[in-house]
Amino acid sequence: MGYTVFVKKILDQKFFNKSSVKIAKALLGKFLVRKINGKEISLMIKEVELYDGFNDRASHANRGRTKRNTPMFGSAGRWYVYLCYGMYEMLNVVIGKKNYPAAILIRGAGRYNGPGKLTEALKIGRKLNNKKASKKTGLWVEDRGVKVYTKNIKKAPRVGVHYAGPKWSNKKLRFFLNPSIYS
DNA sequence: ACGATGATGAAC
DNA sequence: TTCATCATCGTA
Repeated sequence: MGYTVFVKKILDQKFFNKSSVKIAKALLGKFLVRKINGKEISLMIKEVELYDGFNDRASHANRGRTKRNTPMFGSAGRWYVYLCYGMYEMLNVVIGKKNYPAAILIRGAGRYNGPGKLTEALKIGRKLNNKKASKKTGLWVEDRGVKVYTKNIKKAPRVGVHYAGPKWSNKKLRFFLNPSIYS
């Protein structure tokens, strides 16, 4: 009798190269892995938000390319890290084709339930901005074979984007795992 | 409900 | 150079 062992798979550009709700949902159940001082911390991703394209009025890229949002225009699978409210580092992974600005904000992973708390715990800052998601940079995403069923994915409007107007702030582009499945 | 806190982008 | 704005969080 045998058993199968799921080989951990590091997600790269191939995985992130599409810009769609599909990718945002697919990130749920994947693992964010951070290497600090030789130790690896891995947390299951539980909540994300999608910021997609030029027309998304809630996206930093809505007013075109700027110094800050440049990573969003880069190729997929890189990090976009910026400072919010003067004190919180926000972690996003860039998706989609080069020159098409799109990113997914990672809002919750493991026991951390807010984007600011997550980056603080994992010591993620702007030094990682525009770096590739890979072992080399010390921050990457792994597929460990966790199967997430569609019925366990909830959606809701994105947080704090009222300024984008009703059309965009009401869009349900925040996705999270039903908390009851990992109690 | 609100203040802490500083980078950002746009207006002037 | 100034100003309003903000993808938050902890305390109330």
